[in-house]
Amino acid sequence: MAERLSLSQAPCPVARSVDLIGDRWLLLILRDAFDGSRRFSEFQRGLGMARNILSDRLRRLVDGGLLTIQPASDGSAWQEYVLTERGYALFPLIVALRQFGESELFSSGEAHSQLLESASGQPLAALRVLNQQGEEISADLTHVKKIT
Amino acid sequence: MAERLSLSQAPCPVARSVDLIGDRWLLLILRDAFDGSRRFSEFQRGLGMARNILSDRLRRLVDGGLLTIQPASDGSAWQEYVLTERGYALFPLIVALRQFGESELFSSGEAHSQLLESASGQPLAALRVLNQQGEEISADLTHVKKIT
DNA sequence: CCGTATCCATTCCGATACTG
DNA sequence: CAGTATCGGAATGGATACGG
Repeated sequence: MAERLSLSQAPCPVARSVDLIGDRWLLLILRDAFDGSRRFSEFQRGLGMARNILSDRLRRLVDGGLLTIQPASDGSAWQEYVLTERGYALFPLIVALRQFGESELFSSGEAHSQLLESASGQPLAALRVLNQQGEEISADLTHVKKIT
Repeated sequence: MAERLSLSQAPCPVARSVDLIGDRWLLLILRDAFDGSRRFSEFQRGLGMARNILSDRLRRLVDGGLLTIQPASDGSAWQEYVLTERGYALFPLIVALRQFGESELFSSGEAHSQLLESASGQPLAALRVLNQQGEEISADLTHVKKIT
């Protein structure tokens, strides 16, 4: 699979991001990490996934610099997986996934979990794509300038 | 694979989004769709992927309501795959992938393709997660309220 | 409790050949 | 050009057994 290497070296930032996190388990693990999960079994139970797969995905995330391993906060001899600064940089992406799901994949009135600002208890504002002047920009007002 | 069904019915919007687009090829196809690709071979050449896989992924995107099939704009008897309104709702997500890649996955000075506002030729503003008052919110000031 | 190792079934992927 | 059909190899996923 020459694929793996070529994507991670691609001149397109989307391709590199997809190479790093474009996998269903990785995205769900990251969601849980943002939601406060830190322990192996916490991820495992929350996601209901096989432990060998979880082990593999956690390693990928650590290797990719999105999670780091820390000694457990309780007395136990084990470790915890916590988001790095690079990991936190994925927050807008997770929010985008969440808001897309909320607005497009639930029928009206259907209940779903919600991301709230802790201080106010209110949901966040919808993400908006803005230009440098702070004006909202739709996709058709943009274009990709390829690297030559 | 009970997985497929359970995720698409999950009470978490992130899970449903991941179920729909949490795949490397799907995300890259969508990137190219936002970049103007419409024809089968356009996607195929741009991505260098096997045609049977592309066929499968395009079908998934059409079934998921993200793309729709239209008669070709030139005289040919073929069809084009264009983003639906639901597909356009993924714009912030694609932008998030791009900006994460730009800021985290390129060394400084390394060249990469860029998404520009067509009118001004300038890059877009960085996505920000805001509360209802328009104040920027970091991940640790939020929490997920689970559905009961 | 925290993982790793192994086994087996399923899926995915790329290459190729084929049809309209 | 725009796909579909098939085939073999690789990767993935779940279950389980095992060791720290």
